[in-house]
Order: sequence, then structure tokens, then C-alpha cells
Amino acid sequence: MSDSKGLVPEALAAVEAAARGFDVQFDSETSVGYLLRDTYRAFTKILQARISAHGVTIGQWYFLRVLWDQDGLTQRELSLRVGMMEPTTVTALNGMEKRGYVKRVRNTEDKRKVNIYLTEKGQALRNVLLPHAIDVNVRAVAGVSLDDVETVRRTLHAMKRNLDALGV
Amino acid sequence: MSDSKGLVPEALAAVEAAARGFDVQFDSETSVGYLLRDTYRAFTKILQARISAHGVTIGQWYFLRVLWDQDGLTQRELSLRVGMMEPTTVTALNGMEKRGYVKRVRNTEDKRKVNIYLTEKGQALRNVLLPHAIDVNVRAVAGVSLDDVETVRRTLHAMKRNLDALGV
DNA sequence: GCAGAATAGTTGGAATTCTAATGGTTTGCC
DNA sequence: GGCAAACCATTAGAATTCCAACTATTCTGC
Repeated sequence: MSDSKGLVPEALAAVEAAARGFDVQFDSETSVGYLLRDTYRAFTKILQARISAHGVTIGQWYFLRVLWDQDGLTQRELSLRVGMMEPTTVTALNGMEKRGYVKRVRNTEDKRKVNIYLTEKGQALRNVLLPHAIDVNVRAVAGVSLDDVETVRRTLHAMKRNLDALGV
Repeated sequence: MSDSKGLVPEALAAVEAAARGFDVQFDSETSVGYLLRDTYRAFTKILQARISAHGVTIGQWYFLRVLWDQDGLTQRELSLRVGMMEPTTVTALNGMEKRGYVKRVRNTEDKRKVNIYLTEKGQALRNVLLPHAIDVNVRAVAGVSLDDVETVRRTLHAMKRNLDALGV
């Protein structure tokens, strides 16, 4: 346990407490990280089923979503906006280009850059797919108060900021 | 838009409203689904960095976590507990067996079954890795009130139930 | 104005996960 | 008792994602 310095004090204490039978709320059912994973996976699974019925993979979905908002971004800008690494963007765009949802246009002013534009087919998907995404979002929070949804939104945001700050 | 029946009424209305410039809270920054993905990915990235420093992949982590709680499960039971498909379990266990964290023991009463037991090496990882998981969990919610964390826990649980109910 | 650094995109190879199909083993039913 | 169905694990092959290394283009400093 050579690198346990630097951990928050709770970390070691909790493991020792758990060893003595205390419920430290870090078992796989109650840890926030586990719940996050579980819920995210359930969410993705449903969304994927909906959109793949229209020939769009979940990997392509995230890029379409950004492009509907802002067309003509470069691949790097797209990667940043979607939060994927650039090779991932290349792979997704290859599929999308092959299916005729986007076209790549080499930038004439800076020939390193490639701008991505939606085709009409790609544009048209918006009115088909976005309602499904909204539907899944709405159904996911059925029975949950608006206050609680707002708390979740705010807290997830805060968690993301905390985590990003760790990953320097 | 042939399959738009069956969607919640908000779904189509929101897309139309958005087309007229209203903020419908379903853009990629504020939708709960997007936040969930973003936060989950940040979480995993940090956790992965911590545990891979000890020779354990993130794929193996989930199985170790269950095995520390209950040793000797069959592969199917493990799959159910972890929430992965069985081929995924096979792959993860192959790696864990090769690294000497677990051993497979064919069940003598029912020779279809294989029970998975932690080795001493696998047991020992618990006190090394669990503190890191707890540390990441604690740091992730730094500055968030206990009430809000509890609301997130409760709401994510509710969302998962809602989503699972959709996927029948 | 040119060498080296920075930038944009791509390719190659690996890890994780899934679906579909396959091979043993056990159970159930006639 | 024997054969079909169910069950458990595995293999094969594909999709998504990453990191590392590469090519092509542009910018910077002298």
C-alpha cells in the first residue's frame, strides 16, 4: 500500500471500518460512481435501441447532435465539443460519410483543416432522432420532481468539474 | 417521422419549439443524459488511471469488487451481479486468471458450472484498490452537501428503474 | 526565406463490450 | 431409459474507444 498517502483520510478509514462490519456506503450498490455507471449504461442501451432503428450508431449520434447545433466545424472542434479523441472522430465520421449524413470539405484557407457539413439526409435525421432522445430523457425522470432533477443536474456538473480538476 | 407515435407529447413539441428558438433544456449541455455520460466518463477516466497503476484494468475492477464481497460465484452469477454479458465476463476472467488474481474451479456437482475464487494476490488487491475508489468518490462530491448527494443517489436509482422498465 | 515547432488529420494496434453461434452438461417428460 | 429442452461457458466477429506514431501543412524566430 505504498501510494496510499495522498488519499483522503476517509479512504483508508472506510476500508478498515468496512472490514469490521460497518456500512460505509461504498459498496457496489450505493457508491455514487457505481450508480452513475449503472444509470448511464441503462440510458445508453435504450437510446441506442431507438436510434439504431434509424441506421445511426450511438457513436455517430453524439456528433450529429453537435452538428445540428453548429454545422461546418473542423474535426478537431468536433472532437472537443463531443469530448472524444480525434481518432474516434475520424472513425465516426468515416461511417457517417459512407452513409451520406455528412461530407468532408478540405478548408481552402488552411489545408490542414477539414470542415464537416451535414448533407440534407443528415439534417433530416434531426426531426426523427431528437424526439426520441427527448422522449428517453423525459421517461427516465418520470415521477421525479423538477427540484430533484435540477439538483441532479447541478450536482453532476459539480462532480464533473471536481473530477476534471483531478485529472491534470 | 413514421414512428413518432408512442413518444411522450413533449418530445415532438420540444423539437418544434426549439426550431422556433426556445430553450427547451434538451441541448447537449443540459440534457440529463448528456450530463450523465459526461460525468460517468470523467469518473471512469480518473478511476482507471488510479487502478491501472496497480496492473488492474477497469474491466477487471468491477469483477474484483463483487468477488471481494462474495467469493466463489459462478460466471453467470458474476455476470448478473456486475451487469455484463457473459462473453465479457469470460474475457475479463481470462485476464484476471492469467495475472493470478482468481482461479477457475469446475463445479463437481454440476460440471456445467465454473466457480471463481480469489487468490491471495486477488484478495490483497482489495486493501490497495478500494481506498482509491473511495478517494475518487469522496473527491468527486467535494463541496456538495450530503442532502444533494442523497438526492442524486435516490434519483439515479429511480432513473435506472424507469429505464429498465422501458427496455422490456 | 528557411529550419524547427506547432497544428490538423490519419493510421495502427489494443482494450472493452456486445450479439450470434457452438459445445458440453443437466433436467424434464413420455 | 432416452431424447428434447434448458442451462452454462466459450468462441468468433464486430463496434466503440483509446494511445502512440505518422504525414501534411502552417507558423515562428532568426
